[in-house]
Amino acid sequence: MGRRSLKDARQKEIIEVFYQIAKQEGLENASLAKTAERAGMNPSLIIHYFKSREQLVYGLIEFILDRYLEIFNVPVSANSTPKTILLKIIDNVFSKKWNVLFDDSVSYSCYALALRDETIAGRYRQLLETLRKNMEQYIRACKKEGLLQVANPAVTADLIFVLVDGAYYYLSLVKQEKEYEAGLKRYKKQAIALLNFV
Amino acid sequence: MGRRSLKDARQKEIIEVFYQIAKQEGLENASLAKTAERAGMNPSLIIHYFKSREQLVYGLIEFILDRYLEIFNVPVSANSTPKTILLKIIDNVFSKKWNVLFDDSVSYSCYALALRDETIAGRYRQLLETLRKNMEQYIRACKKEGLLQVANPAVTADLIFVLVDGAYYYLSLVKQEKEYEAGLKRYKKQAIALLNFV
DNA sequence: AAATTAATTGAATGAACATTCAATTAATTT
DNA sequence: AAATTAATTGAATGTTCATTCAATTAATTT
Repeated sequence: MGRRSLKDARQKEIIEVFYQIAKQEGLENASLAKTAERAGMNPSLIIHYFKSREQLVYGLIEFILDRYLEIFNVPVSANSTPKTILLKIIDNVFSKKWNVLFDDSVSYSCYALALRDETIAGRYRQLLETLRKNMEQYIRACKKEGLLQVANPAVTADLIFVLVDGAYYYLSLVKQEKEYEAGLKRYKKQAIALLNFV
Repeated sequence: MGRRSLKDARQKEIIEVFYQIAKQEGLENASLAKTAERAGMNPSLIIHYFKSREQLVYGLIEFILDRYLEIFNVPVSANSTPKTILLKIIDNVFSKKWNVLFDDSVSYSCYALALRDETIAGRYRQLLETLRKNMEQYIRACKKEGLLQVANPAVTADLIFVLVDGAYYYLSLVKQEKEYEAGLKRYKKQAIALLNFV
């Protein structure tokens, strides 16, 4: 009994506004005060839903990691094969979806945070491992069907993700659309080469 | 006439203390006050040498980028060939020197800053291009002597650096020494494979 | 309608911060 | 020793911030 809790919806709303501020001014300049003002509420309400700024940042990390996963969500239709799924994942990973879904500066700020906070580091490790395992399985399935020749699916999956992370590190500095797309295309090609399709 | 300027030495000293604080508490928590206290001086002295915190951060970036370059400084002896130099660079790049020279968290915080500050972005671009051009030349020299077979030295150099950046992105989360070294070894091997030595 | 529970506000607190400014101290030159 | 220049200090300012707390408002149930 009593009033219905708005906690989940409110938290989500606050995180999204916090993320907008972080995008515009940098994570280190995203304050509760600014977030509250933009969200049209009192700063103390943010403290009410998250107990501290630190907790809000944890919320932001979850928010970002969830988005991260979206890129790898490939709809599996009736006629999809391990190969088509694998290629689709590569396609997604080396696409401009990243630019739409992520602010590079906030992403690296969060990563920097992970490297000083074991809780956050654990969440990142978990995500990265999930992605690698996922890709590994599709590589393994392809290998079983003789579609590609790789010595070690786990190693190959890892290498591809290293390529992805390195690619975006470099590309985040590239402003020119043409150069950006050319790079993306090259790295993607290299990733597919690593798969060694027959 | 008048007193000799200590500017250069003092600035360097301040930057180094600032870096130490950033390492321990994160760049976003590295304040002039803390830096001054640790350095045994008044905060206003820091403002005297750098006009603002922003300028001090610029100084830190230069400090870090200079260190970055050190890794690529390979002593060229009398009997060094393009191949030995190239392999030595690869050796350095995939070595644990990084761990000694760099704090990962501070590095990514600085990179995040670059993505919101065109001045800093320019410095990073300049560095990354220098490194790539440098490696490209050695690849080109090797190619001329028929030591390796690559279609496009510039593209290969770029790919190797993408591998490097991706490698450290991933490895910065790895705490276990064994796993770290194994990864480093694998990525290095892949980089050498890209060079396609005959 | 009374009771309950959560949402929300608003004021207040104290800490940390970057920066300014005037004053003082210390080298160095003429 | 007088003049000059830079180093250094110390106090002060005003801002922003996260967080606390008590009070009020709004749903929801019995």
